[in-house]
Amino acid sequence: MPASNVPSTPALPVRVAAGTTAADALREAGVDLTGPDGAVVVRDPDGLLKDLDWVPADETEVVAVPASSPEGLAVLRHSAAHVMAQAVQDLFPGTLLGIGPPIEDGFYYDFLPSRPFTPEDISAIEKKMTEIVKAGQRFSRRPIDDDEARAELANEKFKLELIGLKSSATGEEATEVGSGGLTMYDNLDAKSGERVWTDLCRGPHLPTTRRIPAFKLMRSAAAYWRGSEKNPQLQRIYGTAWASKDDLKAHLVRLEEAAKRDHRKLGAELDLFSFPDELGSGLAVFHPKGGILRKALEDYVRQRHLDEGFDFVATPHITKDGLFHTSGHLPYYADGMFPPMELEGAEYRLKAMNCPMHNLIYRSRGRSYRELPLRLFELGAVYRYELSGVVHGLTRVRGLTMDDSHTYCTAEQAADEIKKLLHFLLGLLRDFGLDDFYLELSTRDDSKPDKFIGSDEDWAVATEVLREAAESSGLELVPDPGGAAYYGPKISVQARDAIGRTWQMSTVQYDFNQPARFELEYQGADGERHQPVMIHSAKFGSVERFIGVLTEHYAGAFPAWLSPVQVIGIPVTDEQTDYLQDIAGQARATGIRIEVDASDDRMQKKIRSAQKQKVPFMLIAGATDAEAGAVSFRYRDGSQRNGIPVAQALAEIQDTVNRRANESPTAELYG
RNA sequence: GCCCCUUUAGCUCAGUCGGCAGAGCGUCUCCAUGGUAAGGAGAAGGUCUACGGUUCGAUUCCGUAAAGGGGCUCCA
Repeated sequence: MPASNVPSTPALPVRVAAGTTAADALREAGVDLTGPDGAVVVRDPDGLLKDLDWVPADETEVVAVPASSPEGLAVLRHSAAHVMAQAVQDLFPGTLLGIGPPIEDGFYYDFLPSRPFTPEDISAIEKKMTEIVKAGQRFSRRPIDDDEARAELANEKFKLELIGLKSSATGEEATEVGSGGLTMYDNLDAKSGERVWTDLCRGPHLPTTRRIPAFKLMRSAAAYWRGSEKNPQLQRIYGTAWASKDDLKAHLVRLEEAAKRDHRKLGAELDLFSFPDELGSGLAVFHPKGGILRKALEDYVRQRHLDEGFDFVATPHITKDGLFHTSGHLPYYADGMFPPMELEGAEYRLKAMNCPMHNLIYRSRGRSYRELPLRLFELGAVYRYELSGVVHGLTRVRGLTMDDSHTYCTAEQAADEIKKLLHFLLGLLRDFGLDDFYLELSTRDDSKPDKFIGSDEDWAVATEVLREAAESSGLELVPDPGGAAYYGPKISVQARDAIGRTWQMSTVQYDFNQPARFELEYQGADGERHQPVMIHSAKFGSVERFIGVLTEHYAGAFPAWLSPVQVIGIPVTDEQTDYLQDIAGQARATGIRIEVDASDDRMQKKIRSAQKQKVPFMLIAGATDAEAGAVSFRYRDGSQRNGIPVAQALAEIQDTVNRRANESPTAELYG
């Protein structure tokens, strides 16, 4: 078969004769070994990835892994990490190596340099990497025994530590040191074959550095050695690498697009909210435009909870701290709470969660089984002392409003209640335009019993109830061992936004501990006292965070029902201002949020301004329209319709404004 | 909290090798009345984040703090 007819990287097995390299066999079979889709490694019959210069002991069949495949890219990125490490050690002799794995979209390598890297250093490293790539050094695998490796890496203390870990290597370390024997990867000069650089590594790697067609160093940052803050901090350099220059370019464009959606930027541009220095880190104020958006959102959420059978409660922001001892929060989460205030001999604290107060409402009188399930809901402000380094826009704040509900029910009712809750909150998220979900089931880490309270049996029951409810949703379910709250397991809903990023949204937690600690009871049909279970749930997590996520999801172009300004009237000349004011009055009377731009800008400028503010509807009126009792539409997407009778235009707007995101007939997402 | 970086007009950013600072956008005023993304002219607006130190003199150099950014750790 002529090579030109063979797919560049057939998924077909290729036979490798004993004593010859995989690359030889692929070449003979006509497999591309150079292009962006060309093979970079092979998969052996056991499913393991092998270098192209791998020589099997016996005849075997391998499958080529193209550079553009997920595994191929991981290999490419891992090799890029090696090239970076070589460049760093070349430019900064004495710099020690940490680990350098591939990650999503790229790679990083941790270093212990004599001083932190500057932006100029990063540029210099990038330049050096380009030289190494051009030089076409060969990656060469070399098995080695422990003692030899220790001798060779005598100066690399972190690598020595990895050798000690290899038998129990998991996670990141496993990419560096396999569970089998140790191997070194040598970079050999293309011409002389001389060894120019070496790293302890499991591999596999590209055949040569030339096969890294496109990379870019992104940033440097600090990272603790092996992820523990007790360990020394290393300098990490992040890079991105792709199978072609076009792929790299596309990736950079995606990053730019994501940056344009940044809710912190849009929040200022659209005048939604700000973070005044005077208030302190992580404390937001909502401006009128953000305020009306927030009101629209909250009103809707309240109504939906009402429809779903929730009762509304309200609780204070501050309490004597004994409450959090009763709930069990304090010993576990004191660090996450604002410090206590001394007042009349008692210690008070800002609340960091609403559940203990809801428990007091439950306990305020005797409860009958006939009242259950009792569903309490509150948009409750809570304050959490997030570490200064983690505060981030609206998504990680110190003062937030939880859309918090607590359902008290019998153990028998719990499964049903959780299913209903899941159904309810997924519907709610869909109403806000999020519809790509998966679930995470967070369970107890049995190896850390001190982080969790309650009996093994209760945990097992609770976990099973949640698992069953989650599975019945039909959504993908991802386990999250060890991620549970101290008082019980949880399901969290992860939503993918318009550009594919995932955000943790809702949580549903099953709690048998707090009812016991608060001695919550109900009288059953049997006349006996029983303990209810409680189900914690937040649908958005926090209102602030949800607004941040929605802002990024919609890139600021909110669906009409959430848009701060839904309609803007633009007169072609001043003559039509009164005409539009009159129409605006009619629209306002039906609850439409409409403004008329009466500034002395030209209409083109007004359109541009409205467009930048991402207003869904522009109502434009010139003399022709006014005479005909009509208006002309310009929509956010730039399309237009002229000469629509006023009554019809208002009806159309009204219709769209009343629709939730998932009911919208048109693509409102972008504009 | 830890490491690195940043902080100049409402916003985005120049700039001063230490001698009391500039642009564009926005705002205001005037002119212009223009049919679907920037009409023209003029004006106002800054104790250069704060507090210390060095210096004849600090927005600039040093220190500390605050706020912001990128990560790590954390995330009830």
